[in-house]
Amino acid sequence: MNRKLKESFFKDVYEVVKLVPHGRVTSYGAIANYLGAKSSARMVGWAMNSSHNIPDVPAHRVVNRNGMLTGKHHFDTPTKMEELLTVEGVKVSDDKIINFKEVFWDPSLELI
DNA sequence: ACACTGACCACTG
DNA sequence: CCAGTGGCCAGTG
Repeated sequence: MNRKLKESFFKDVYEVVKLVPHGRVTSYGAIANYLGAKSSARMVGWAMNSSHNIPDVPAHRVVNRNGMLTGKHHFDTPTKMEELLTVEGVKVSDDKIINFKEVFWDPSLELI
């Protein structure tokens, strides 16, 4: 993959994540689906893994399709993701979101 | 160049 | 319903 294409893909992922409303969450697959065939859920996860330096990217609002906080270990502290979600009104228990379907935000449906 | 891994997902039996 | 499997694409040893 060319560096420019890679940067473009990263940028797209970050843009979508930034658009996730406060108190709502989305999934890797939803982002991949929204960005199109050139992306895949794994690539979205990989992009998020490289989002350490990127400011204003609420990575805690991105979970897997079951609402599980699979990425929590990649935060500063393992509890950070859970705390951030809880503060925003998202119910988290045992590393998964309770009211997932209520707070789920699909970019391909919510964006034009 | 090869094999394995990964913040994933959908299909199959 | 659960486990296994394949696809996805890039990074790493």
